[in-house]
Amino acid sequence: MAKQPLITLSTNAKGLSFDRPTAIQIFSFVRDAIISMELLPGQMISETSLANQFGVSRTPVREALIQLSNIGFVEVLPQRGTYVTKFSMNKILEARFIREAIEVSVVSYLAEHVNDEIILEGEKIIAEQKLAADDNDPLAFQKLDDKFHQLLANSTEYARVAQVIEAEKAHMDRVRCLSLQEEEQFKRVLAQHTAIIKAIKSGVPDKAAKAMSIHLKDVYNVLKVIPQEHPEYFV
Amino acid sequence: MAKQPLITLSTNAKGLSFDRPTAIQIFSFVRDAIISMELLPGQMISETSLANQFGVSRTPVREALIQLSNIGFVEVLPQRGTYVTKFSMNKILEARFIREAIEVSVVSYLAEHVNDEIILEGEKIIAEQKLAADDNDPLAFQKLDDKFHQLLANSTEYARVAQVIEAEKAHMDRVRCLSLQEEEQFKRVLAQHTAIIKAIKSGVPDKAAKAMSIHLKDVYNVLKVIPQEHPEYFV
DNA sequence: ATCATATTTCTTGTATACTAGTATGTCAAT
DNA sequence: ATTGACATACTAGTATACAAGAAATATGAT
Repeated sequence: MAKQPLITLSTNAKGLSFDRPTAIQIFSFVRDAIISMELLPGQMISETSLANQFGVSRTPVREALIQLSNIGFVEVLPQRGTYVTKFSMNKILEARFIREAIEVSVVSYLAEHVNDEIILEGEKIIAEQKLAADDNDPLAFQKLDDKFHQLLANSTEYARVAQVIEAEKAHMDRVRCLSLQEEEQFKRVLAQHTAIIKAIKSGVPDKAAKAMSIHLKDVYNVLKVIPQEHPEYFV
Repeated sequence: MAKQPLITLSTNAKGLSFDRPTAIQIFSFVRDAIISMELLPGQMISETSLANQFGVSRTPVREALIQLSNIGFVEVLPQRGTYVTKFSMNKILEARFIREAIEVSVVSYLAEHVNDEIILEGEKIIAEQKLAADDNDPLAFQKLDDKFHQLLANSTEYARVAQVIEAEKAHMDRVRCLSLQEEEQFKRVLAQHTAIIKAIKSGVPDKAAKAMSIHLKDVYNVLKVIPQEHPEYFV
């Protein structure tokens, strides 16, 4: 390994706009490539090669890779190379723990400060998810799932809450790509989302907390079988 | 302003060791300078000036400042300058919310998985804090407070949990420097820490959660008066 | 004196060159 | 066949040079 062209992104060098910092654009680009498994866990990323592909110097590429290492998407080994991190069950569990802690607090907060707008919006998303499930459209379903959790995360006045949740969720999203979504799973998620909104509406924090906790524990049940199916992507 | 020497750190350029990356050392150095209020909120930080003081090039300094902007300690304004972020009550509230969410989950977890070692260590720290309070030694008391929360944060097998808590706590630590510690406050913190350990020992998660929640809400009570005393450091 | 407009001097962003450490392939000695 | 030395081709870390933009300052007209 580490011989053939290390990176072959499907987008060519011209994907950069001129009005935003190059480093940030490259960060987003590579992050998306990692989440979508275009760059595989364990794969090497060469600063020089990336720089050539984007038609820029190593400097912004390097800054982007440092950022990616901050969020645990790549690992920089000095004088050796930069590699896409493999999945680790421990990291997934960490992310799940933190997500549960914060999201549980958020829905508890929401139950105490009932907000009709958010409840209506949540119910709307659930309705759309029902349609996506009927159409058996996993991608649409996932996007709506993200939207649902983002709605809750953004419902506090604390922007950072949504940021931290998203950062942790990203690690689960990477793995989620490998999990094929079954119809039965759609139904469970739908029921759980419905229960969460209902609990918030009831105004009882503990009920909302419990509903969210159950939901996130169940999400993990889906993920935990993946290492056996794809051991090559795990440490 | 922004005329006289922008930065005058008390340590001279030779404080860098050769075996670790320069960028990381500078990051730690500047972070500590910000937490200790050696660099004041709103103050400008010049990449060039810092580089000269450390006797290095702009590159590692720049990377350090980018990292500091990630954790919200500085703000990089393109083509204008890099500034130490001012305090904002909203950011403190964000940090408190996230801390409470995670630390509550941690002690709940601990109550369910009772660990004698951690309880003993916690009680030991509390005993030392009692001595520090008797000696009226705020610095020692604070360090032990950090140690207490770190003990709990590190008690899960998830390293990231401690990392996230520390990252959020840092914003409260910055402000904490401005709060003069009174004897009466020592006593409250001691009682609260004792209650947390006792609740964990009892094995009832909800009790532990409540104890931690009370503690962190009270910490905020101490911080919330500071903007009035030091409006110049707030946005 | 006041206002509009160059100009100069800051700043960060990016490109390039160089340093030093690491893996690897070659080849000789065992 | 195995081992070890050494040359080579990588890597990331750092230094330096330049570009682009913003702000302060100087300049000149009114």
